[in-house]
Amino acid sequence: MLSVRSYMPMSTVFEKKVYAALKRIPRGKVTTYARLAKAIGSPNAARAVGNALGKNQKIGQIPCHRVVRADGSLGGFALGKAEKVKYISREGVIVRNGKIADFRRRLFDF
DNA sequence: ATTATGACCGAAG
DNA sequence: GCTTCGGCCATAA
Repeated sequence: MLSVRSYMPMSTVFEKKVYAALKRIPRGKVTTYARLAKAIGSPNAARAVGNALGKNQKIGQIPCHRVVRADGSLGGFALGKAEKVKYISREGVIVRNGKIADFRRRLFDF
C-alpha cells in the first residue's frame, strides 16, 4: 500500500465550498465574506472564509478579488489592496475612496 | 484536547 | 467618519 509521507497542500472541505461558491459569482459582481459564508451553509463563518481565501490561492484560478467587506470596503488581498483594485476595476467595478461604488447594485445574489 | 491566529461583523461610544 | 470590543469560526500547531 502506498502511504503519503510528505506534506502537500490539501484543501479542506470548507475551502472547497468557498471556492465552489466563488466560481458562481460573475464578472462585475461582488459578494461579502459574510454572504459567502451563508451561501455555503456556515452563516457565522465570515472570518473563516477570509482565512480560507488567504491561504492557498493561485491567483487567476479563483476570483477571490470579488469578495469584499460587509460595508463595501475592500478587505484584504494576498497581493495587497492595490492589486485587488486592479482586478476589480478590470471587471468594470468602480472603487472610490476605498469602497465599491454602487455597492448594493454590485452584490451578487446567491 | 487546548491555544493561537486571522483577507470578518455588528454594535457601541 | 472613526476606534474598540466581544463574538464567531475553521485551521494549524
